[in-house]
Amino acid sequence: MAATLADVAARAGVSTATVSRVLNGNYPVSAVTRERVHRALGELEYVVNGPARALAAATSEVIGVIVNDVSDPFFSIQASGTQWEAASADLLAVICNTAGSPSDELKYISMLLRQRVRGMVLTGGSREEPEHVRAIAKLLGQALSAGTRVVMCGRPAPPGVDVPCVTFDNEGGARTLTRHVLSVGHTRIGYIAGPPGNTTTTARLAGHRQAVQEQGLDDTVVLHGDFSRASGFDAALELLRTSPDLTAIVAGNDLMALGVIAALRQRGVRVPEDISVAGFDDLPAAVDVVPALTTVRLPLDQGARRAGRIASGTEAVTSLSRLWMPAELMVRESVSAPA
Amino acid sequence: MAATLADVAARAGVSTATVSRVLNGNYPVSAVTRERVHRALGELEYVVNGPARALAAATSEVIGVIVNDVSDPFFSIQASGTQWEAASADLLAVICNTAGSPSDELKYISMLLRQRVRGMVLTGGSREEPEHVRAIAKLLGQALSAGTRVVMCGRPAPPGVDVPCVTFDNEGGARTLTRHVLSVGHTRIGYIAGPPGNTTTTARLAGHRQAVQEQGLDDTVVLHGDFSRASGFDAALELLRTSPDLTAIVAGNDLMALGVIAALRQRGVRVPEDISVAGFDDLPAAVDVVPALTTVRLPLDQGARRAGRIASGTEAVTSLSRLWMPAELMVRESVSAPA
DNA sequence: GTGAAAGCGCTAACAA
DNA sequence: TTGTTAGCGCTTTCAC
Repeated sequence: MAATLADVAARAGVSTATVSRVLNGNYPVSAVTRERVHRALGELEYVVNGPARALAAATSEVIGVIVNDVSDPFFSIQASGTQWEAASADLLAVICNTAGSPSDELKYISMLLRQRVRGMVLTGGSREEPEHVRAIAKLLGQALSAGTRVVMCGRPAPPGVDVPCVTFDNEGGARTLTRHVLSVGHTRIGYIAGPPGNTTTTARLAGHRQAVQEQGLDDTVVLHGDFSRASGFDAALELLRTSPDLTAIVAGNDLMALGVIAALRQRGVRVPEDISVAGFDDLPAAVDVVPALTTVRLPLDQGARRAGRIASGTEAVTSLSRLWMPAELMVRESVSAPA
Repeated sequence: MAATLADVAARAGVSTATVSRVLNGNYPVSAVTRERVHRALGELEYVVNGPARALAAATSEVIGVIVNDVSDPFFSIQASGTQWEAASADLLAVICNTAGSPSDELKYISMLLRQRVRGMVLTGGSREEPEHVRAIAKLLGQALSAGTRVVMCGRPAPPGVDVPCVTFDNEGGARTLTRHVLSVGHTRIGYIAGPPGNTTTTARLAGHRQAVQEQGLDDTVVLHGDFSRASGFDAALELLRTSPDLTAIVAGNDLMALGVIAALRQRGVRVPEDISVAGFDDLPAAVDVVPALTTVRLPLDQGARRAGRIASGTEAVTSLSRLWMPAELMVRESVSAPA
């Protein structure tokens, strides 16, 4: 069995209270006593019992991070940023993959709740179904009243839940991107959106439509994917079949754009000569595709770090501050003037 | 304050033991009592206190996963696989980024230890420095004697530490890959290895050298990167400068290979016409580069899931079983016969 | 500056 | 089938 505080106390000839004090350094302890305790600690190879401490202190040294899937770079970049910030606050980060399933999301929030995590950050777009939003709101309310710091990163807070939100400018970024596509001369554009009923999908699609309407164009052809490369591939083939006159395809994220490029290549359609392609997120892969992807950069790492710091309690939030993360257009080679 | 077991018991008019029993379903409880308890549970919105349970039961519902950096796809794929398996055992997974720092690695193992995690999986190559290996061995020994399930995924167990190891065939894969490069006619090959003193680097480099020596060739030019895209980029420029007669560059992983391709493109060197390039891992991005990357596929997800199951206690290991994960050569377009 | 002792909320004997 | 009752290992008043 591992040594306990009592063992250490006995060995050092002091009380457990004293050992606890030197461990936490939150009360004065004489130098000699401290020294003796330290020696005992070392000799016994003492390791704090986290659960016991958490029980007594009513809070653990863990924060939770909810993502769709850490194997998706969009999320892994965020998870990584948050984890780093947690680490520098000496906190552990548990990562939860929901695969976009509302029930998994609820399940994970409950699990984090029961672990009495110090904080939690919910990343990525959320489902818009009212019942789900209500369920989330309720759980987050419980978390909040238990003193858990809740932070949203890339998604809105449910109505009535007052928590800090790191907000990426999805709408503005999409608007800017589509304006760019329009500005080089495209008029027949296909848009591959993310899954319906997702806040990120909605925001990006809205931005895209605003830009289209500004030009007085008819609405674009819109198809829905699920933000995966494969769904972008399929949607591109579909667009090719149903709307052969398109000169540009804008995807709701980079992964789908990669799928689009692959599909076009397979069909012998040249990018950008025959069809221009644009993405969103500016994932690392965007510069390795050929042609390099014109896309919108989101400061994912920076935003996630910010969220991580807030959840860890390292950074304070003035309740009103909206943590706004601007989007930046990245013009590369995949979009050019139509032939 | 959140409701406790005692609150629920009082409301249901039973003892805390009974409530605990219906919660854990490990002892018979009459249907009516159970029903009453469930109602109380619901009315009070009871949430188990994880730390308290962990303290009493002497084990938590968490496993730990140690990686270099979850934002690196090599690790995020593994972290994701492990997390999924943990989830299906109703366990939470904490992910720790060490950035390859030995001291961080030790720090995280201690933190996991103190959380009394159910299991932990250490992924990726490990540092070979004897002191570090010894330090790890000691910590893992403590973990083991505390009943924590330890699993290695893609790295060897320290000597004297008897734990299951999911082993990827780095050496064999590298040998096969280089044989392929040689077989199409290359004789002047540059190799960009991973960071020195890393088990993965060593295994892959060894495989590469074996293939080269089989052919009775002089040793290849070897440079070290750090497995990042940027280091591959730099190393490629260096090779171009110092060994302008190379006809092929083999990188220790795909990320560096992407960097190599980018560097060559920037220098106007055609791939594979002027120089062939090969990678290792078969990350998703390998098929989106142009030319598509010839590389070696490692069943990362599968291996990580296996490790996750073992760490979660879902899968038993016959102590002798070596969990061997074969490597598969993926021939694509980035390697062709030299001009 | 240090100790005694009362919990924190749960599990698991042991009884009944 | 259910209740009683010790702890699990730590933090934290409250005394001294």
